[in-house]
Amino acid sequence: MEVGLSFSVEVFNISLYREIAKKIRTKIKNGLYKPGEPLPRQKELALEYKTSRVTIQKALDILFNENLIVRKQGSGTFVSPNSLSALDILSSQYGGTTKLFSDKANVSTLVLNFAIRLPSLKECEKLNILETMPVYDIYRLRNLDEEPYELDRSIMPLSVISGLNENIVKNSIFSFIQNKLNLEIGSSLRKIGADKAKQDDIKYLKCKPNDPVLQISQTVSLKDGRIFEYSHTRHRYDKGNIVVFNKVPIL
Amino acid sequence: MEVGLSFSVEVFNISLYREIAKKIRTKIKNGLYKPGEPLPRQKELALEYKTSRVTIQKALDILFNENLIVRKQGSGTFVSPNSLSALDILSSQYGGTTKLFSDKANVSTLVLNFAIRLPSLKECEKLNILETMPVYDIYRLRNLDEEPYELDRSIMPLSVISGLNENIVKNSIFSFIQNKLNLEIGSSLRKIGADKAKQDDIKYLKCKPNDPVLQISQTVSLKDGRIFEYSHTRHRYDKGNIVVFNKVPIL
DNA sequence: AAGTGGTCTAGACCACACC
DNA sequence: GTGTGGTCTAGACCACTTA
Repeated sequence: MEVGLSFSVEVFNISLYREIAKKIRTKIKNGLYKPGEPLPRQKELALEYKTSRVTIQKALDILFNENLIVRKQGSGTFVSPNSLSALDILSSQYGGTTKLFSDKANVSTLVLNFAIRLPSLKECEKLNILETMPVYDIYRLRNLDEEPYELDRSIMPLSVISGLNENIVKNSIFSFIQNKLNLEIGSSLRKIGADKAKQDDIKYLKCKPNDPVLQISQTVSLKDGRIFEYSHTRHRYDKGNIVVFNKVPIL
Repeated sequence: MEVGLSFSVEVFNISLYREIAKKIRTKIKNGLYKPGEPLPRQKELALEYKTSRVTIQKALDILFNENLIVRKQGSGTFVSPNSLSALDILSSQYGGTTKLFSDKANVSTLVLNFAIRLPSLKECEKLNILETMPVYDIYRLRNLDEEPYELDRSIMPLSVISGLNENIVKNSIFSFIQNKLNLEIGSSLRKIGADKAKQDDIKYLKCKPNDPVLQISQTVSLKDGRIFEYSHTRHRYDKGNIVVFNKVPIL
């Protein structure tokens, strides 16, 4: 049996089920499949895309994890009633502050510190490295349309990320990692809390004394599991929220 | 070809690949498979569990989504270097405040309001219901070991959740939904921000004026996509953080 | 070149919902 | 009963890493 790509020319590197997921996602986005309505049966989809049912199921897995569809055994597959907010989330996903806002607003960065040093014990633990392995210590103020937005201290091990310089740090570290180092980001673990404004928040974020601050402490990993960033980011309380999407795990 | 369950007696309702995922998860938990080390090859696992490679892959999919393993094409499957924190997260997953703390601490609830009324326009939008469909309006103070912990206002449509009473609300609404109504929770969408303490925060959470407050606004859906809760929860800034785990989406 | 994980198929049976 | 999605198989080829 022939396997799909027989006489297509430029379809390397993207698998069929991802491609199908993409096409169905587009149909949901464009309202061809409407919230609450049933999708075609898996059998029909298999015919439509000239593939097997298992491949259709893998495509649906993706959309299910994106909360775009809902599956009812014995009944059918439906566009999620709240596919609209799911699409919102998806479009606002991943890539750090720069990517998140670069369409809508003007991001600028003031580098407050850029150094290489040895890690503290806590940093070793968080980054899963040894005390002898040097790290970047980067402290930055990010502005959005000339207004202070977030104050970010990032610690990154040179064993994972190397070749940083002030110019890169002034722009987007994430895009450097993804586009220049060709590393793939895998996952992040965040702790989100509130705190009182401290000296630096007042100085740089222009908070008033006693203003609340939203703080995110996170570690970020590559696809291969290596942790490349441990950071603390502090936000003005009146400048946006963190949006988080959560699926109940399969145990 | 026979299909697995031929002469087992009590294995209904739990699929093989979930079962295998569970077993491998346990081995990771118990240190039989150590962080950074390779798992047995898919071929070997298929032999070990007397199943096909595809089923092993479905099991590994689960563990991958839990961030417990890392996959390297051409090389092997490895226990994630930070499988420890991944396990931490997993054990602290889902079920509302009551479940989250009932092991460790004493949760008590003061019901400040419990009423049925018609929804506001915003609530209709968030809950995806009509203006004519009544909702519960529940306002509660949760205490942890006699200390005020969170202040929670939940709006729930009667079209989805019914049969609530003050006694249930005083205990765990989540457990009522899951165990009595037999509904399955699917996903949640949260916005997390910081705010200044307001009157009620001062009155009930014992915040001082100008104390920061951590606020979570969320909608929670069932497996079938129906939204059953729109809520605002306010936390004292010195009583814990929100922990969030994020995987980079497959697009 | 050999071995790993990734993708895909065609066909089967199971669990569940709806009529 | 009929039809839906869920699970599972045995076998094949592809893409990638490692040597």
